[in-house]
Amino acid sequence: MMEKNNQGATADGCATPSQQPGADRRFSRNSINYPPEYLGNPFTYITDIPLIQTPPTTSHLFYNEMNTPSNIFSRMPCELPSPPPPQREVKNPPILVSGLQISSPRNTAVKRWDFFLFFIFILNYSKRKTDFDAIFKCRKSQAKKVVCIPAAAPANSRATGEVVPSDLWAWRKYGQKPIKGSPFPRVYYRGSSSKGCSARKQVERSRTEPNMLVITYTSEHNHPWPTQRNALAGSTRSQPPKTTKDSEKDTNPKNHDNKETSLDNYGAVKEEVEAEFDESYKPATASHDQDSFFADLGEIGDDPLSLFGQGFPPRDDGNSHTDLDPF
DNA sequence: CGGCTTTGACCAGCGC
DNA sequence: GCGCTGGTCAAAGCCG
Repeated sequence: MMEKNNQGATADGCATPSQQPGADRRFSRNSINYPPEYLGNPFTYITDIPLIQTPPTTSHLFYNEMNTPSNIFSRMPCELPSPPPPQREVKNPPILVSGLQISSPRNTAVKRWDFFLFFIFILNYSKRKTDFDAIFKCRKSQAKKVVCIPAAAPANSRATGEVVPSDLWAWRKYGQKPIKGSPFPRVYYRGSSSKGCSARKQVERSRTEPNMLVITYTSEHNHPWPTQRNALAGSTRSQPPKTTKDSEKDTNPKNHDNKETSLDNYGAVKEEVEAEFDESYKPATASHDQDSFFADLGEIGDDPLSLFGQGFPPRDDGNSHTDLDPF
């Protein structure tokens, strides 16, 4: 289902980032001055997206009581059963970050995304509930941020179709472990932009929904955003397999990794942030905008997936990049 | 040469 | 205490 959005030109004729010359340069942040509060948090900067700062009128459905911008899941309790209680006491419950954000040149597109993603969430919630269980079983008590994103498989990715939306940090894989009860291994990444960076992330497929990836961020980066990815060597390894040996690996669950480097071809998807899912979780009041919600769904059109590749607007800060810098 | 992936080994937390 | 499991280490090898 999610594969469709990554297969080249979109409904409006825009090319996907992977088709753009120098698309990888969207990671370049040379021209942006980042305030210190952005250090270490791959999500912090997301709120700086102009379209998010000015929410579409009907997208207030997805703003929670804390005015967390564009949090599409923060009001899920309106329509969904209460989350499962932790099976064990969690001293510092993880911060659940879920969903994704697609930058769009138009506010209407943002609205469409909100509604579309909300719709997808409704469809998938029952299965993802089991992932929430897993999240609450965090072994260590340190704060974590958990991101659930679709593992889309663009046509130009490697044969396995393994691809992950990227945050902007450079990561180095340092381990992989098969996880009991899951057919998919968990891959461990460590921040590699700076020596001594304590940032880590774990990437694993949802055991209930193989199309979903669960990314757990631990600790924070202790250095500024990388001016360029120093993961060049790794990024060149996301080429299609050349040998039969490689093709054999496609059937190996172990091969469901190497995502981070292959995602450079996947530009339109970016995680969205910060739905706290702990004891401070409060059932929201009854949804008062369901009518407008479903009315706006009509804007998605017959093929909502066509929205996946609408590209990014030029920056309006005088540092416009034509090569699809989503930020 | 630097940075990456791979992968077996090691270590620590947790349940029984 | 023991075994299981998850997280990390580190050596080897690959790549540009």
